Amino acid sequence: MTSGYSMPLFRQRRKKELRTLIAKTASEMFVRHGYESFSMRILANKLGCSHGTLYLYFKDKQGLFDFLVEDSFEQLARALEHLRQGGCEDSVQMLKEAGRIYVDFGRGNPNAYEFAFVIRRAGAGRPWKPHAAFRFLRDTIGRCIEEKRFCRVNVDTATQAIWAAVHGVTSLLIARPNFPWVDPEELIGQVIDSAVDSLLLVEGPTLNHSKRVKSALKGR
Amino acid sequence: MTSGYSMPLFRQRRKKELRTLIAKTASEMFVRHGYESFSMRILANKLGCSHGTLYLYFKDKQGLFDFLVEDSFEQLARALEHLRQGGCEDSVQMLKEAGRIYVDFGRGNPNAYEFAFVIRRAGAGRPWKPHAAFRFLRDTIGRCIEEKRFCRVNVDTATQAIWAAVHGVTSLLIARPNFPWVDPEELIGQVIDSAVDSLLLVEGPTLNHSKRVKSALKGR
Amino acid sequence: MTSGYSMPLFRQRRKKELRTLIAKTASEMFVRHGYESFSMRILANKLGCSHGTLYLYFKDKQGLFDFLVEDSFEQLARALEHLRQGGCEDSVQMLKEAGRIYVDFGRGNPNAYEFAFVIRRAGAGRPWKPHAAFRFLRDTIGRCIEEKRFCRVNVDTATQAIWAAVHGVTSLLIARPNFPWVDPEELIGQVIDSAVDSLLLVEGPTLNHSKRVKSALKGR
Amino acid sequence: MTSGYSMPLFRQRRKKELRTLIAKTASEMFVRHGYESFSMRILANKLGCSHGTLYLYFKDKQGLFDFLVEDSFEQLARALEHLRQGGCEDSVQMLKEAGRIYVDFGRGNPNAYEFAFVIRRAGAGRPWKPHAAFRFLRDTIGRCIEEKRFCRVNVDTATQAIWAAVHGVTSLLIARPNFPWVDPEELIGQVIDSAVDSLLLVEGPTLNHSKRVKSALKGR
DNA sequence: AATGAATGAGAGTTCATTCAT
DNA sequence: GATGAATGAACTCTCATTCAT
Repeated sequence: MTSGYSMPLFRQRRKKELRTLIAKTASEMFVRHGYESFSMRILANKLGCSHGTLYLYFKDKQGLFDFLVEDSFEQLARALEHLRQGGCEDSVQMLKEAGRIYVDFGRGNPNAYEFAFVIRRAGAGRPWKPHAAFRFLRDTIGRCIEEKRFCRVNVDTATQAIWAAVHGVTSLLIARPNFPWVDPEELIGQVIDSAVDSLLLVEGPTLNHSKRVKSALKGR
Repeated sequence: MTSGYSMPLFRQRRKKELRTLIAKTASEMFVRHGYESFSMRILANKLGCSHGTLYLYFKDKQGLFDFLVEDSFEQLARALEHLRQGGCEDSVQMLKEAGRIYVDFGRGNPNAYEFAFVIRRAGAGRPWKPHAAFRFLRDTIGRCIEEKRFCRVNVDTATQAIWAAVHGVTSLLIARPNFPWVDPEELIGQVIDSAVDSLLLVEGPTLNHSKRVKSALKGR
Repeated sequence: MTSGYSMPLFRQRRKKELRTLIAKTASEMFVRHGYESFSMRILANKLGCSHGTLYLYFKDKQGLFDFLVEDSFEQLARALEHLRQGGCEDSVQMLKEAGRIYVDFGRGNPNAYEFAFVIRRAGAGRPWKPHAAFRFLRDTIGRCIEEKRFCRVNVDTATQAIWAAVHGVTSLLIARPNFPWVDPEELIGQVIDSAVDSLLLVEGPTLNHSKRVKSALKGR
Repeated sequence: MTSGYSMPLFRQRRKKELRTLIAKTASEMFVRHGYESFSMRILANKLGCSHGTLYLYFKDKQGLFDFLVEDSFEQLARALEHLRQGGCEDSVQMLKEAGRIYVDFGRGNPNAYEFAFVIRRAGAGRPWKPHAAFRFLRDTIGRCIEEKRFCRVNVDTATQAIWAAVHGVTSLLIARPNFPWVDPEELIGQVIDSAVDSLLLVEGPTLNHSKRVKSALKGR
């Protein structure tokens, strides 16, 4: 081995790196096989370390899983934070772009996405903790209502409905890449426009489909 | 059997009944715990019979599961067929009701639903099953377009967009049952209405949310 | 079914036939899979009857097996009885011909042969009951000794040694038909001649190899 | 392992010892009960460890068995090699001793022996393993012929005939341990002597039965 | 920090056998 | 005579986790 002696600092870095490596590998396996079929032994095997070692980095299987879910949400939140700071002034347009970012995030990080929204845990699961990404969406919709852009609709209903629609197209594109989809961009635009425009007050649909934006996430 | 005799009728009924009972109980457990965590032994325990007995009725765990999936899809197909023959004259309304039935199906058969639409499988997986449901959806949308109820939109784009939205609410309700959802019925209505109404020609949204219908599935 | 009603007598015949059918099929399966891997269920399945039915014809698995062993010995004994009544006068020659018949029996009835001499039962097995075939061999060798054709050798040692050699060629030809054997007839002749001739008194080998006889068994 | 470290030496020894202990105990059980009736649980019980533990040392039951077979054949090869290098100058005597070693091997490793020579396998089975032993036999017989010790006989016929005889006594002793055998050593001597001596040129049988040799296999 | 031996629970499955019908 | 439903023991194997080293 090239490492030789290691100073405490270096060790810490190694530790963090190893933790990250474990998480990344575990993530792929969880997504591929589901929670139950995921095996600590096999993970350790794939990593080339003892399965005992994993317990130095994560409390147990459940703890590892929980971390991954949490981490996924944070990734998404960071992506949306970019948007918020991008200073888009039209709140409806911002909402649509948030939808785009959401979909892009999912397609670009299918594992994280599935962790956050798709994978079902056997037990009842832990109670829902509203996450940054979700709060962002809700806030934006709230603004649309306040600004009288949307018809009077319950903000939670609207939020969840838009989320559901956007989630639908995201997850299907991830899960069934071989389906004979129409052009995905067009499809995504259609789903977002439908979900958002149907809430608009009076003036009817904003005819222009939401423009494609070069998402900041892509580089991930 | 070489005898040519068939089992006494009452025997057949007994056997069928037991099979049904097993299937029903198993279905609940599959839904609650997921495929992997489902246990033949526990099922037998719950049924009050030996676990060996289960293998008299179903080849194995996978066979039991397969039967349930098969059965579920038949129910979905039947429910949609029922709708088609129900003589609902308004094709838009029919579309919305089909969406309802679809969501109900997914929520009532989450495992089957996940198998069909959610799970990313490593291998090729079994062939794309729910042709019937999907074709029904496309046909109905086609009618809406023909009847000039919908704006001129590509039928495939519309189909996939509506499917995506409906799938989104279905899968989220399944995967995140602990999320603090607003009233699911209202949410479902909102999603369907948004997806469908946004395609309507001229007159704007049909303001009345799609009414809850006593779905044929419910009686299951 | 063509059978319609059946008179008692016919029934009895049916019973015997069925018993024979079961035995024959079981024989093949025992030989192919070994005692432990043989399954009453699978046998019943192959026969197209219930596994419960088998217990009407044989006490249990062990009983079925025992019957087959017994039956195999009887078949062999019957074949040798032919020889004894054939009235061959030279006892050494008779011994060699008995060897031939033995090998022919094994090759012509590999299942019965394996039952009798090859298949190992898990437990200690039942104590050996000297069978007709074996007694015949011993008697013939005894005659050879009495007639001073053989050197003074323990009759049991001689019997078992000859038996072992003849069994060796028989079982190998059965078990490894694809081995690049020299001409089997020649090989068999060599083995028998070696085993027998080496016991001969003084005059050296009887140079003529034992002639091939068209065994009565072949037609079985 | 990525560490590049190897287990402490004493660890390796412990592990190897335990593996050996498991193998030895398993071997006895395989011999006594046969492959099918052998039980991992019972083995663990007998060893005083959890049955899960066994899987740390051997992949599974089949793997454990395979190891034993492999190991057995290596022993046979080693024993024959030992004989070859032992500088036994009389090739006929060497042939007889090889026969002894072969029989001892079979009796000491009945499962391996049966797998190699007895079991009729449905599928192709594993490739013909004991080349070494068979080649040794053929070579030695070849030498006997070259040295004019044997009468002019086809080397393959002689090889196969001797092999058949030796196999016969081996397999019978294995398969029918409860038969009222004469002293097995005497029997084995008789079979080998008959098979070999009958090929000798001119001078007649080498009257002395092949002496028992303390076989290298015995120490196992 | 890292190992890997050990555990023991628990899974799915097959089996021979019994027995009411 | 025949069935086939039911049992319960036994099997192999995998798993998450602990802990001495």
